[in-house]
Amino acid sequence: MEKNLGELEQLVMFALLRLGDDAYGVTVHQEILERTGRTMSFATIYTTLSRLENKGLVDSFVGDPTPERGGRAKKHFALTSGGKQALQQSVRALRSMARGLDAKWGTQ
Amino acid sequence: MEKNLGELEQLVMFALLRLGDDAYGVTVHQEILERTGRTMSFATIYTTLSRLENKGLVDSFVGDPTPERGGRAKKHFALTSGGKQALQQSVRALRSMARGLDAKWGTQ
DNA sequence: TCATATATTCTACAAAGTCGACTATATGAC
DNA sequence: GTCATATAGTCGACTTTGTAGAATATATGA
Repeated sequence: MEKNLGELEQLVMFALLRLGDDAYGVTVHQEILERTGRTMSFATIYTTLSRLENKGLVDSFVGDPTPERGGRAKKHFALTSGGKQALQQSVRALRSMARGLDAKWGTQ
Repeated sequence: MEKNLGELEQLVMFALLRLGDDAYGVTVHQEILERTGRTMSFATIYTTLSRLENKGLVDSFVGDPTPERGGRAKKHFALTSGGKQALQQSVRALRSMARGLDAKWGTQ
């Protein structure tokens, strides 16, 4: 137990939580861009998602092909319970390191 | 500009802020252990500190040898202004991804 | 001058981050 | 049917970060 999540892994996992049933490569990429301004290729997202799945932190399933104007079927992703735990732990670690520092640099 | 900090880099940088004038390898290692429960070798800390310095995110200076019972002089570290900015940005990204999710998994 | 305590560096490898190029698969037009 | 085109995902490869075992450096007091 006790895996340490990478920094991008955390962002991707948060995106999965936010997106719920609509979480797949393209939307995850978009969500991170919109919320953080961070740009990256789609391949980066897919690689991360795939590695998280291998570690058992996320599940995936291929949806029915129901697109509006063609295109491959989506592969949906969601956190597993182990994934949620891992994310919570990472967040806790960061928070305990950040706690009380506000005065020293004005984060908020 | 716009460097993306690794996950451990963030923890180490927070430790520097917390420790202020008393920030050096050993205390950084200890601070992270105490606050997060995370174990790692000293070498891990030093490597990270060194890389952060190469990137201009932290400064260092070797202190006077004023130990109580022998031992090498300490190498002190502190964030540069660029380092603070980088850390703030990373924190902002994480926060904006986490914002509003509380209901979905009870972090707090 | 040496046993010992404190602190940092070296060498190496594993894991995470990143992307260019390519593949897969639906749809509508012809 | 079959092709141009749009959407979604995979491969191969390289760079950065994370990680530690072993070695080195340097004070002190006996």
